[in-house]
Amino acid sequence: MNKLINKKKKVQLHRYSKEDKVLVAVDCIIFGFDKEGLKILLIKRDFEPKKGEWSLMGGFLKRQETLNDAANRVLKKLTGLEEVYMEQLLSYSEIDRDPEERTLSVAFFALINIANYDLKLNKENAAQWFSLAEAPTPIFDHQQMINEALVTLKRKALSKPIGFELLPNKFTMRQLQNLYESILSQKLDKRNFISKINALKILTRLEEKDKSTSKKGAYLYQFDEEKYHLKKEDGFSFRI
Amino acid sequence: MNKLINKKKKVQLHRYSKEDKVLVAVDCIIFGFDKEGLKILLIKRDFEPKKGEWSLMGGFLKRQETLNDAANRVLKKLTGLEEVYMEQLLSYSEIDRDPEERTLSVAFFALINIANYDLKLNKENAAQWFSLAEAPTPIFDHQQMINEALVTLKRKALSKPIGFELLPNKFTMRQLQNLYESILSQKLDKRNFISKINALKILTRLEEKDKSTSKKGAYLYQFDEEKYHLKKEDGFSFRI
DNA sequence: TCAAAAGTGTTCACCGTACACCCATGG
DNA sequence: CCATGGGTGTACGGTGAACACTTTTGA
Repeated sequence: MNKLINKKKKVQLHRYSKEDKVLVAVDCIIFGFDKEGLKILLIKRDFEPKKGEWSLMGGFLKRQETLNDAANRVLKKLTGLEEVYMEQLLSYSEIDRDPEERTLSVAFFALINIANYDLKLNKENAAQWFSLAEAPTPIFDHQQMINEALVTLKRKALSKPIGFELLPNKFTMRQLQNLYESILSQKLDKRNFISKINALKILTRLEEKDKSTSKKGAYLYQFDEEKYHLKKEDGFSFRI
Repeated sequence: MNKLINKKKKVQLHRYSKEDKVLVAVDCIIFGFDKEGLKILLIKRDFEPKKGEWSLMGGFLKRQETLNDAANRVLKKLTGLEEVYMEQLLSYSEIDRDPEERTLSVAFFALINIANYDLKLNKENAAQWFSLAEAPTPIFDHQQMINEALVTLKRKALSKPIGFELLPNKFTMRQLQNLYESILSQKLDKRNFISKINALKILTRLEEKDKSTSKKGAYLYQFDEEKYHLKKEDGFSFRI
């Protein structure tokens, strides 16, 4: 802490002191998934400018935190969740992207399981899940961030197994397939999908069945977390 | 311009004014290619801290420019080149990454044709091309940036045609194959490589031959720029 | 004439894709 | 008993990978 104070005092003496400083924000594109498909979490902004409009959840980078720290802080404030899968995307720097003041924003994307998300928090933050097709147009360049995040999500889904972060602990093959179909915006063949997933050997089939959607009942599966993460780090072999 | 001045005057009144501001830098990972293989351009830093050590070419973001503007300005200062292929990578934000002062850095990667690069500029900027294996360890987190840029470069080479930006206007198949082998760090089969490239229909074979590396001479090729860029925007079909 | 690089096709294994029927059960 | 979703296998075509010989010509 003393170190930090010393740093502050020194600011005027720094060799970089003639350089401009800017506000840096993080904005989180939060994807979730439920029986209706892929969704995104937006909040109704409660401060100016653009108060009352829909926005990604964001916050300003503080002097003593990294971008990842800031993104996790923001995500925790909105969802109460920690240790969520999150990844940095691009930075956005158009001069007037925020009409209030020049702000650089670093986009992050997060995948969360909607069931883990506490609905009470929705009210505190005026947050709401939207299906992609039905989401309102958000402020600033947030729509562009979302579009670019979707491209990244599709690319990931096509080259790596995905789903662990978005699905409940136990899920049916049909749910996993629905997730892929939502992300890719296309129908997949049931038999081919299942054999590709099985070939990865990342799932454990349980004895238990989910009878909520059929009379016969569908086997529940779990990800084998270790094998799953190994596959994710692997080469580029996986293709849906 | 008046608008800018007004903005500056308003700064103290801004609703965001209690937020921290930080220095933002851009750092360019500049890849080139010549007969010895894939190379990277580093400069000998001429100011403190770390004066005299090797570094990526970088600069601070100015208030009235975007990140892309800044990266292009930096690249032009170093190479004299404009309209170079450049792409934003990730941002780096560890608190002490620059010991002088808290600085956020946004990495860019650029592909340039070494032959277009003016050697005189090398001396002005104390810049030097290094083969990847022989490059000195650069300052701060620049090695991490380079490593992550290489991953991106490999991924791109595996999914899209690449080379237009790195090769001279006219080149032989062997040169193109050498480029791919450099990027991927692996030998490729000549016959398979050529048939895959030809299948893309992005090259035009000229009548002209290059006799500098063999007695028989090798046909020179040119990229068909239009078809090349179409393929680059295409789906994910290309595989080396 | 020979060394050194250029140029050219075929075969095989595997993977992606298309496709259809039976099963189990609650109502 | 039947409607509804669940579960399973096979055949075909295309693509990636392995592989070797002939051509050209300057030295």
